[in-house]
Amino acid sequence: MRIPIQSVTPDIGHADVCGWVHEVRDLGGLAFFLIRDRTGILQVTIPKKKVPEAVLAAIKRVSRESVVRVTGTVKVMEKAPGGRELVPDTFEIVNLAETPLPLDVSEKVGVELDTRLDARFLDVRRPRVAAVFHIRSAAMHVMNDYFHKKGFIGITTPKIVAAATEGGTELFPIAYFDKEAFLNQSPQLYKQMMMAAGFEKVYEIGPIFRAEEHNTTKHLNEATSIDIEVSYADHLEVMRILEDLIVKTYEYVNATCSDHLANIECTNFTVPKAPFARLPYTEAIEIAAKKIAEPIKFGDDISAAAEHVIGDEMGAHYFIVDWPSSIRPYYAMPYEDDPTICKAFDLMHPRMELSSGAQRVHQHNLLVQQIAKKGLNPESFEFYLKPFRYGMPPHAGWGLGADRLIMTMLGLSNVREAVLFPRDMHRLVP
RNA sequence: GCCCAGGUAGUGUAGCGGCCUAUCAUGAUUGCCUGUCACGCAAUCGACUCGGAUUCGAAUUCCGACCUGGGCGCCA
Repeated sequence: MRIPIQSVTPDIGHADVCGWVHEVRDLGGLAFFLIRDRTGILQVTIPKKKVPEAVLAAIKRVSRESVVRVTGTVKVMEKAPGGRELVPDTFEIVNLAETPLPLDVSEKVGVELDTRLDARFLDVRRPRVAAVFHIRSAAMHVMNDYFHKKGFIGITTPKIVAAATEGGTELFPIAYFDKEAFLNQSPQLYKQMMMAAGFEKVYEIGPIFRAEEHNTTKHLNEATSIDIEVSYADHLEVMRILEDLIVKTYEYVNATCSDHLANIECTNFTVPKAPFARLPYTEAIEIAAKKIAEPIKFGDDISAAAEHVIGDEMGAHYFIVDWPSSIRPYYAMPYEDDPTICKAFDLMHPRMELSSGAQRVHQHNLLVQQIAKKGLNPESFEFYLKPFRYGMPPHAGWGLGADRLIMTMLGLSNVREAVLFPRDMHRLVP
């Protein structure tokens, strides 16, 4: 029976392991093979005079990163990693790897991100890279779990949609039989429809697509979005849910992924403290004005430079609240007493935006007005507007970028590091 | 889309008009080596993105293409 390398302890006597040949050190009469699986690395020690002929034949033929199956006696050995080593009875080459390798899995020489992504399957064999995705999996798990515990209903909504009804971002057009269609930029309209459907609390974790020609370390053309929508909630309530979710996710990763965190040498992993600061937009632009040459006027978007100086000043997760209505989407609810600002918010990490959300407009007439005010045509929104005519509860929600959450959590310098097979302007393969 | 920086063995790099028959590391191949842990030692192999121009001479300068990294913009 094959066992994981982690389970090979000095006391088990005999072991049967499968894995990759990580490194070879052949000293002549004695050879050391490091065998790696996803749980760890085991030293296989081969005293050449004492092992079967078949073992010698196999180790002569095997190459690095070949898949092998090794059985033998486990010996206590202080000098070996993990305090134990395996002396083989059998050494089977399950699948020989070609040489040379497209990149060095044992990390003796550096490798550029582009080369890594071209051979991502090999890149992810590196323990420190695999660790990112173990942590991502743990984070996704705890968020799903959180939503279920809080009574959210998980939904999936179409990624193929008919029209660019939301405006704003560019969409990817696709051929859909004899019709024009697009890849969806966000589940926004669909999760709102589920408020009209009476689900009250919904969440979706899924892909979103944006056809923007951006070329940065924090943008992708395909991203994973974590979205919620809650009936009878206002923006303040969904902000509390969001900060609670972030804190609980960090706590879970901290509690369950210490080995993986150590592996990626994540030195500044700290669980954020709730409540996060609520910084009104007008104060945010005042902070920016003190530090950057070109001040932001009310109604301007917050530039990347401003985002950085405000992030430095805040030093931790924070919300920017009370945005000008003019720069938020039509479905953001304006304040009753001052409709120039609205009940919209962004959740910021000091490095970048992670999430944006709002209390939504639930009144049909107001929504039609807001759509028209944005220069859009309400007639093309009929499928979206219809639910608002038959008893739409008030509601609020947000969308959170999963890739950026992992990137900022682990201090990764490029969002592509947090995604197995990133899609950007230049990369469609693998 | 705009701007900047780049493209040299499988990988990561040095060289920036003649010293290049191109550096170093890693790797691959072969040999030696019984406690390595980036094992050591020796030999061998392996590269200037493509096209054009300037020049006696181009990896090096210029032009174009392609590709890459980064910043900005865009990102309801």
